[in-house]
Amino acid sequence: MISNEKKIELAQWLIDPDKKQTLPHDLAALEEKLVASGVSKVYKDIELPLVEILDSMHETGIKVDLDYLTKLSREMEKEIGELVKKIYKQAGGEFNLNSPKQLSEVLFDRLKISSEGIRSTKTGLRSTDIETLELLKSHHPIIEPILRYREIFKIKSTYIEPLRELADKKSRVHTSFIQTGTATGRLSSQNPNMQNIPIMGELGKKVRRAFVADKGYNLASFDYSQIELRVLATVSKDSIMIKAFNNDLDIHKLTASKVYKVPLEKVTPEMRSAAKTLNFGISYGMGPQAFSKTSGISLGEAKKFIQEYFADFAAVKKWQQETIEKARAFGYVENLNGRRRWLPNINWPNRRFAAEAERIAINMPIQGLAADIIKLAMIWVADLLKKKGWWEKRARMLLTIHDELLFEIDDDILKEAMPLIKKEMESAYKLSVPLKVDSAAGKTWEDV
DNA sequence: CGCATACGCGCC
DNA sequence: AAACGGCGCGTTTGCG
Repeated sequence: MISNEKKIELAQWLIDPDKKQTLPHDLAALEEKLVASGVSKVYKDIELPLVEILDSMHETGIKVDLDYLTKLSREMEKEIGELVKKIYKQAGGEFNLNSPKQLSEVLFDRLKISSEGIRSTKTGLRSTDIETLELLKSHHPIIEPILRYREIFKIKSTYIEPLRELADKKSRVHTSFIQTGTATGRLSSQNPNMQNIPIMGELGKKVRRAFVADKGYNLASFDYSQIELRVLATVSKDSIMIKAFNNDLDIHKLTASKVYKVPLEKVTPEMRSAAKTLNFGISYGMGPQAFSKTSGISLGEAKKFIQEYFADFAAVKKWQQETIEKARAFGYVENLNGRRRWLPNINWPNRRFAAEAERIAINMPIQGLAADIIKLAMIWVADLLKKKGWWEKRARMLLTIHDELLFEIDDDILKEAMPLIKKEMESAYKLSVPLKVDSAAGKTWEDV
């Protein structure tokens, strides 16, 4: 059963996912508006069926190893103490390390580290973010322990401690997936946010090791390979990109070969890495400035590569232009399923705001369709598991992380369940290119 | 004192 | 910090 309140919330959100409009608090009136907005299919076929699935996932939760988290917490506490001592000594006194204001005063005033070329924040503080501190590493030995302190404190305060507090008597944490929390159609997650659990680096691994399967169970993860690029290939109808996915080519390598104008065999890891940044950035409307910053290549090269990219994938450029034009004409964009997002700023004379709306316009149909696909996959997989009699028992759906689903599966059915779930996800939606799902199972999230 | 904002940072 | 889209959250700081 879905409450009227819930239905109203969903309907209002589908009609205006940015939640800027004042809409009727009346289901009958809203249902008319759903039809008029072209989102009743999304409402009935995706969002409503998803409600009980998300409820079940919330109820189930994911198990954490509390003894291990306590051990981690102590280890980190100890290293934080040592770092703080070292930092205070070098600074010649105590201060609040968590205060960017105080830290900037210590670095640039007391220790007289040159602030030449250092960015200012919105309120005029000299920035102390990672990127800035990295630049200062060679100027003073205090920087390195500060960077390490930041890293550990972040992990401990944002993940380790909240997880320990949020775990129930069975050591399980129950995130809430918010169905109306984003403007693109994605889900969000809170208390705790399970969609930003660290994965990179030594500490990321340590955190993931804290998420474990019940005794006799396994954690099993299934993630869509390059789902947003496959969606882009489909909506843009770009023949090169479609061919690449149909032949299961390495898309980043192919892009590198194109923009660097070298044969596939001559693509270096660095070239592939820059091309990967470009492939992702294109869907966000990334410009030369951001591309050169994030990939480490010069501004001139960045400009050249973006130009070259759009010359090679001409249909992508064309689709982006057409999408922006439609957005200007209608005041909204929509994805292939009719999911809609209003863009009141798209025709503003202020270029800064109009350009921001343009980037949203070209991103939402991509991100929003990828979101629909994984939601449909959740619905189909839930059906499959129910038919098998496994739902909430021998195969439990735990998490959704944008392009990934995480399950907890009984040892006895693991071998049978893995390919079934994978198949179900790969057939969740018909694109112009195959959907590809990578899967893995293990006893902790790190193993997966 | 609670609340909003700034800053910084984790993920897809 | 953002001419790179989408989130949530811990800590500090300023305001009422």
